[in-house]
Amino acid sequence: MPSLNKTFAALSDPTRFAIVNQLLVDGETSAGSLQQVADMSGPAISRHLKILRNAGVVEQRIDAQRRMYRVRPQAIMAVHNWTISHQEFWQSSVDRLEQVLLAEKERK
Amino acid sequence: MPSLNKTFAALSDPTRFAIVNQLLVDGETSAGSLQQVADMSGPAISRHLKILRNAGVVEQRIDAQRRMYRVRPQAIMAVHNWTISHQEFWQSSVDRLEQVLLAEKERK
DNA sequence: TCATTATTTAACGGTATTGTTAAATACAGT
DNA sequence: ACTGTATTTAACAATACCGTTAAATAATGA
Repeated sequence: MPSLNKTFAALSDPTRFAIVNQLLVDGETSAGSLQQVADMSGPAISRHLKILRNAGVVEQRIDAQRRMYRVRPQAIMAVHNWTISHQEFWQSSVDRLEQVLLAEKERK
Repeated sequence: MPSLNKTFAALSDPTRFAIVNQLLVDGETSAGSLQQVADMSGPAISRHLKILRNAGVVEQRIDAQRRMYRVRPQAIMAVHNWTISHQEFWQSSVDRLEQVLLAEKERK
């Protein structure tokens, strides 16, 4: 079970973030098809996938010659849980901000 | 408004993640006090805080000589919203996994 | 086994990141 | 203005990261 900051590190690169979002939307996708999300060589994508794998963000399944990748739900849930564990902090603040904005809107 | 991968980049470093968690738990804290979360020189902490500031994760308030730091709620909410926007994906999968684990538990 | 397709690993160069110490800046009190 | 406290900026070295091309590995089918 990788630590959260490792997950964040995996998601910090724009290419990897795009790959993960692609996988989240389209579901399981081959390494080759993922090349299309970034204008980048195969080896570059392959190494990004390795980093995502090592961080526990994605997992691999072999289908003939192809490597099929998919997001590990627990990885996203771990991020979610972190935000939830501090929800009281940010929720109340954002609510207050929204009320201020709403009040300003009404004054006009 | 910084992009999400920039926020992830800011949170990817263990020291910065520790700083943010500290701020989330203890609330506003001075730069000096934050030195205690990591065995590291003042300048190192200061630059980490700058990175967090540039990523929009924290903000600064001046109190005499001290710089007081606090987390920007919107930053955490942005992360939260991203997980929510894909909740259908990971929620269902995790639910299924939990059901399997529960079923196995009952079989014993 | 040989050829084909799909992907990964290796080696390399350029750039970015991170920590250190020394110097600079900011502010308060005398 | 001068001193002390708090923090940041500058300069430097070590390491990590990212993309490229070339070579290696994996799996399928003739």
